[in-house]
Amino acid sequence: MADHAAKAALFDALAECAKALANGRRAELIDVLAQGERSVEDLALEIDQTVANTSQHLQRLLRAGLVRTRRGGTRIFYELSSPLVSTLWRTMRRVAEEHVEGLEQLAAAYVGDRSGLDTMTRDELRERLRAGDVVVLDVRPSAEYSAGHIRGAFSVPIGDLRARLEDIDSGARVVAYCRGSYCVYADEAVRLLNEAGRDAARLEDGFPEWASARLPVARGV
Amino acid sequence: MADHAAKAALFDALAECAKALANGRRAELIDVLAQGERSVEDLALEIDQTVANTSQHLQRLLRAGLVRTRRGGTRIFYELSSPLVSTLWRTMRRVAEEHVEGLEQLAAAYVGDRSGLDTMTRDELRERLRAGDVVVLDVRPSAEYSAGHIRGAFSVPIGDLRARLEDIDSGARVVAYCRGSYCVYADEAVRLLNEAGRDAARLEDGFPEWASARLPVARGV
DNA sequence: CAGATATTCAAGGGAGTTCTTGAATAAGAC
DNA sequence: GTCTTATTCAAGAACTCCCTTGAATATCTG
Repeated sequence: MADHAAKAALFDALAECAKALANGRRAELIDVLAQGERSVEDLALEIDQTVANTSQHLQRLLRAGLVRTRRGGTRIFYELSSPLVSTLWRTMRRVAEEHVEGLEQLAAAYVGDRSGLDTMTRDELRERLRAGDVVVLDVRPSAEYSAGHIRGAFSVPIGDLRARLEDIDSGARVVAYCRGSYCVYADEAVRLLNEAGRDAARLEDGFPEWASARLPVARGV
Repeated sequence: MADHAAKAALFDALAECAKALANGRRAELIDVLAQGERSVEDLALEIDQTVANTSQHLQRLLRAGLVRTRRGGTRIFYELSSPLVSTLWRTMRRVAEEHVEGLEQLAAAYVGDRSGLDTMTRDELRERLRAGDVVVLDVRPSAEYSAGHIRGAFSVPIGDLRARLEDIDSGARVVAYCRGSYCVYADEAVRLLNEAGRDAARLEDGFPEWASARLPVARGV
């Protein structure tokens, strides 16, 4: 290989993509953006960082081409530049789950004990939705529901669930979902519902996986 | 979110995986290892770096769990710890191709002008292999052929091709393949064959894509 | 057991990353 | 046109990453 310089430059560029994801805070940003577009301040709240720092991370993602922006009124909204980025993030998570030492412990420390929670697979939920014998709750923030949700699901942000328990048909089997397996909203929802004596389960993964599997989705309020 | 610390730690761990790939030299290593196991010294030659530096990069990949080692005689062989890692690498390449600014130019600078080269898709090659009306040449180093190759292909490392032109049936349509679209061995092979008046094409991608699509492969000399 | 050799370790300089702070910018609102 | 406010910019301290160099380690070979 005479000119390794050209090869090195090419692979450096390929690695740019990995560099963009090579930070815990940016990984959190991608995870939230996989649910739909969000403003800078909003994202800063999500990842518990200053707005300035969040803005800098977002610009790094922008330079790598993983996200794009649009102005909407007084804010700037960031979103993933294509569904392929969401796929990359899910693939990376799978690899980390399978290969990164100590990940399981960290996940357990964050999500807590799930052993008492009933779960449901995507396929089972699809069947039950078709049969119509299930109430599906989207317990993510309402902005994420508007950006896209499982068709037939109702938006009940986790913070509102307790107050709205009465609105949910007490005889129905309830399935709650959120951002994915590293999100605890659906867990909280199932616990709350169980305490209230309801038959409840969480969807194993989240909305991005549902959408990526090309299952029925809807948009808007 | 009361304790963001646990979430931060979890996402830092997920990002470890990206950090491992977030370097051009390590990307080159993964690209070579996607063809099969190799020794440290061998890999150092491939990526044009010192053995010490290569060893350090490999250990970083090892710590992230993306590769594993085995001792074989006097050397230590590194290999990808699962096919999932190869999938991650291919996904990252696709994202970079689609989203990283200036990548096309860098690719063109490395692989040169491919406009004069005939190409063949995986599907077409599979059909022709089944029909038996094609000669398939694996022009990678012979170690990579041994680690795994397209079933029915002959090993003709690119350096040996000129000397072995006479061995190739002059009436047959020839298809050459190598590591993938960022590898130039098959290009060189097709040019050489064309100069010799042969009907030749390169497989669009490489062996890892063939294997990942679960098409027929074989192992050994 | 001694020698040979593949690999790893350790230390260091230069470059890049991450987060903080405070100021600058620029678009919408009044 | 001025005020408001969401976002970005700029500079700097602490830290990590990357490559080099030379030495240490550990396994095979004879």
